[in-house]
Amino acid sequence: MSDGLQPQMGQSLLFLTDEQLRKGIEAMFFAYRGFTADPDRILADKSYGRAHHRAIHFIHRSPGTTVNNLLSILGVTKQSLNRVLRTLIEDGLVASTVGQRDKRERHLHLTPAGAVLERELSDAQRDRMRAAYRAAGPAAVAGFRQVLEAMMDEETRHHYEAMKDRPE
Amino acid sequence: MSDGLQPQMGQSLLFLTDEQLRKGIEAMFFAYRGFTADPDRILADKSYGRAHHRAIHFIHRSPGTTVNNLLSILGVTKQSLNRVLRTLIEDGLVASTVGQRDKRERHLHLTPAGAVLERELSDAQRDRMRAAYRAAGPAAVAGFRQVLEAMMDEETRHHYEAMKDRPE
DNA sequence: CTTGGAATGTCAACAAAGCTGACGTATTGT
DNA sequence: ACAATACGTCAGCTTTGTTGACATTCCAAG
Repeated sequence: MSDGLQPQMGQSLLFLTDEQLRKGIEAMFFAYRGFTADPDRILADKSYGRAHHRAIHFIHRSPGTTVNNLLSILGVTKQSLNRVLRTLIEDGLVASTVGQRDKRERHLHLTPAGAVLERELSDAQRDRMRAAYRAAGPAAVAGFRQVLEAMMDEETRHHYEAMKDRPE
Repeated sequence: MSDGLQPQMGQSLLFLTDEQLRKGIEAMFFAYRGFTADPDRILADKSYGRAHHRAIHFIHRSPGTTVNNLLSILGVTKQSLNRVLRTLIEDGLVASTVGQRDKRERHLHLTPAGAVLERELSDAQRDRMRAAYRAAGPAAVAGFRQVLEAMMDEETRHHYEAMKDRPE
C-alpha cells in the first residue's frame, strides 16, 4: 500500500511518494491557518466572520454580481449566504439593487464603507502573501499556483479562471 | 496604494503586484475547497466532520501523543477537541491510555478500526494531491511547498517542522 | 391572455464546531 | 502542605453550514 522508497524508482518520481504527499497535505493545512489569521483578527473586533470576508471579497471582485452567481462561486447554500448578506446590507457595507432586466435578481455592490473594510482586510491578507512570495521567489510562486490550480475541482477551476484576468 | 504596473519596475518583481497577490489568494481559497472535498464526502456518511478528520490524522501521525500536544497542533480549545475526541473514543476509533510516567496524561492511539478510517480518508486526500503533483511536476511541487511554509505563523511552522521528517 | 412551472431570493429551525468561563479530580513537583 | 499541571465536563454563546417552506417574478405553452 505504502510506496516507501523503491530503489528502482526513477529519481523523477520521488516527489510522488506517500511521505511527500503527506507533507504537502500538512503544509496545506497549516498554511491555510496563516492565510486566514490576519483577516480573522480584524473581523473578530467587528462581530463579522470569515463568511463575511468572502462575500465582501467577491462582491468587490465582481461588482453588480447577483446573489445566485455569488452562491455558485462561494459554494454554499443561498440561505447561508443570505444571512451574511443581510447583516452586511443592514450595516451599510453592501448595496442590493433590484435588477433592471430581471426584477427577481439583486445586484450587489460595495458601499464606500464596504470598500474601506475590503481594503483593510485585503491589505492584511496581501501583506502576508507578499512576504511569503518574496521569501520564496518567482519560480516558487509559479509552482505554487500550478499545484493549487491542479488541486481544484473542475467546476471551481472555471470560476477561478473566469475571474482570472479581469482588470482591477 | 495599488501597485499597478510600474514601467520602471524590474521584471524580477512583477510577481509581487497586487494583481498577482490577489490571484494567489483566490487560488488558495478555491484549492482548499478541493483539498477537503473528498474526505468531507466520506465523513458526511458517518456523522463525522472535518474536526474528526484532523484529530485522526494527527493521532495517526504521532501515535501516543497527549491531549495537550494535540491541542497545540490543532490550535483549538480543549473543550472543542474534547467533544470530537469523546465521540471517537466512544465509537472505538481512538484509544486513550493513562500515561506511565505521568499519570495525568492520556496517550492517544488509533484502534484498528480507527486506522481503517484513517486509511480511507488519507487515501482519498492523497489521490487528489498526487494527481495535482503529477500534473504540475517536481519543480512546481518544490515551489508549492516553499510558499506554503513561508505563509505559516512562526509557532505553526515549528509544529510543521517538528513532524516533518518522522518516518511513516 | 392566462396560467403553471421555473428561477430568484427570504424566513424559520436545526446541526456542527468553534469559543469563554467555571469547576472537579488526579497527579506532580516544590 | 500546597501550588501548578493535565485532563474532563457542564453551561451557554457565536458563526456558519444545512433543509424545508414560502413569496415574488419571469416566461412559455396552451
